[in-house]
Amino acid sequence: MEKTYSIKEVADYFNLPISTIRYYDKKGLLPFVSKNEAGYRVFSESDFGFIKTICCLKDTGMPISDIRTYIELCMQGTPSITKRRSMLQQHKQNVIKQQEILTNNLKEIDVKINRYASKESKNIISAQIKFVKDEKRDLHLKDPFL
Amino acid sequence: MEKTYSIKEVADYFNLPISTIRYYDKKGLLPFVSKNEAGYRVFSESDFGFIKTICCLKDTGMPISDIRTYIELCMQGTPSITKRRSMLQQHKQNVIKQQEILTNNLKEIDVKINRYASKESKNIISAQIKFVKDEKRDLHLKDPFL
DNA sequence: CTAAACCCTAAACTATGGTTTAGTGCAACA
DNA sequence: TGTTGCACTAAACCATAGTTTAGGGTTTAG
Repeated sequence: MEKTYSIKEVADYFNLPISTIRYYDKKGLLPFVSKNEAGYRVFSESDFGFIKTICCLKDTGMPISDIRTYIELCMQGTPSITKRRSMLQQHKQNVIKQQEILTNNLKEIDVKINRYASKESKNIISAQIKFVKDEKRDLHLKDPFL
Repeated sequence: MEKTYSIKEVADYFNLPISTIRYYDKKGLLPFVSKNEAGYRVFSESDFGFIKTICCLKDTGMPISDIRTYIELCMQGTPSITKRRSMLQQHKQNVIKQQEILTNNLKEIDVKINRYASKESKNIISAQIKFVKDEKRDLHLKDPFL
């Protein structure tokens, strides 16, 4: 006989708080989970696969409501394959967009780190401060430094 | 004489709602912005540089409170260079971590898209559903499909 | 001079994604 | 059989990041 799992075992496996799993269930993300006579959630091996997918979508920024929609499509079986594919294709584009944003901004951050780490950092920063101070003075605006 | 800018001009430039700029100001992210006699915010060219930095940090997931800390360090001038550098180095690690998470999960998503897009998709999905159904039945758990 | 377009603040409100609490029931071990 | 640990729900609560509203001043174009 295959094993079943308690909410705590699932929580530990996925490194999620139990409360989060209950929250996901309440939000309709876990329609595949059964309950026993006592009302306890009973997880099977295959539930882990669904939850892994949920984590994957969550960790790439898909909103709970969309994850729910996706899982609902999964429970509808083969007729929803096309819809599922297009949802994931759309989501993939979002993830790629996020990657681009991170990559571009990381360049900016590196520029600053290098500036701060350079031997000339003090001079560079002083010059920038002077520039700002001069500009603000010319415009009769208050000096923001200090 | 250099130009000054209204909150609307800044909002349009950065593609941010005016309300967000006011919110950032209230949260202490814009200590470098002056106000005129009427109480209107007056932005100078150099303010755009600070705001660009704020957007860069925000877009890479730095919390508002940390951005505030970073900006405050900037206003302290050269003595805070080391602290600023270590803040950004720490943040850089966070961004790299985010990138890894996105990259790994994107692979998962691609696997699913390819599965859904394959000629065999219907058979693959049917087999998965059968597997789940069988497992649930063996465990006397309810069938989650339909 | 006035209307339209802007600007301001304070405070209330919203959305998202949870976490915590209170009250209660079930299970397992000694 | 009692205590300890885990489970449950409902509802309250929280943090974050804004947005909206109400009430009121300012600026500018005609």
